[in-house]
Amino acid sequence: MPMNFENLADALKALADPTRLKIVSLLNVRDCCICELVPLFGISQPAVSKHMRRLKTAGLVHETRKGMWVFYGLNADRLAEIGVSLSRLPDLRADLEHLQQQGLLVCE
Amino acid sequence: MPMNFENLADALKALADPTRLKIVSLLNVRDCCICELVPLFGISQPAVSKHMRRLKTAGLVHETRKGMWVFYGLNADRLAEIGVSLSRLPDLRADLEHLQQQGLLVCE
DNA sequence: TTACCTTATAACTATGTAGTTATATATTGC
DNA sequence: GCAATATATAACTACATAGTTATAAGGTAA
Repeated sequence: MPMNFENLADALKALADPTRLKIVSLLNVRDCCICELVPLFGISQPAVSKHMRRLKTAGLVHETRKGMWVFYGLNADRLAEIGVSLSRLPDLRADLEHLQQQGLLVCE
Repeated sequence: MPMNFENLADALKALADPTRLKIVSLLNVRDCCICELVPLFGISQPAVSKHMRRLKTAGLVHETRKGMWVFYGLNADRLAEIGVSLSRLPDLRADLEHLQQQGLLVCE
């Protein structure tokens, strides 16, 4: 899946929140359900549930129901993919050369 | 500078926008000034200026005035640092063990 | 069925953000 | 000083988001 700027920005937005970063770090240890996570944060159960949904939409976690509980697990490869995308940003040389041909660059 | 969740979230927020990701990619080719970048985006000069300010606050770019122009350059090490932080999230095993001692974990 | 626990959703509030236009500031060169 | 260009800031609008409380829905077990 090619990560264009829109996709990458959406993925980064999903990570760009201290609560979700901590959730991801916790799931990196082991799968957890909502009711285990709630006491680790000063926020309500629905708030944690909504963070989870955000992470799931971004492909960062997957869920498995076990009886009453829904266990969430980290998609570590997806997280890694996002980090790698940051270090492999596209080469936009062509865009600048095009500007140059139009005389829109300041100094030669 | 230790990257706690707040710091990292702030840095990721600065990157979590398609326009800023493209700006960063362009500055990765070479330093640019605002008036060069504006024609590459469908937005106004003040909008580009504000994106730049956001990136500067996050430590991702630095500026150098040359005559009328202000040239912005990418702080590549800062960008790399953010990517690495994503792949080196803190180990929160202790938090989960603490929960376990309190009997707040569902299974086991 | 009923009671109970867990999770998700709805409706709302407060705040942040990305854009706009208008204007101020900085710099160059006449 | 004055005109022209580049950049930054101010004031505003529209929309996204992170939280809340209340409630619905899913699942277990008496």
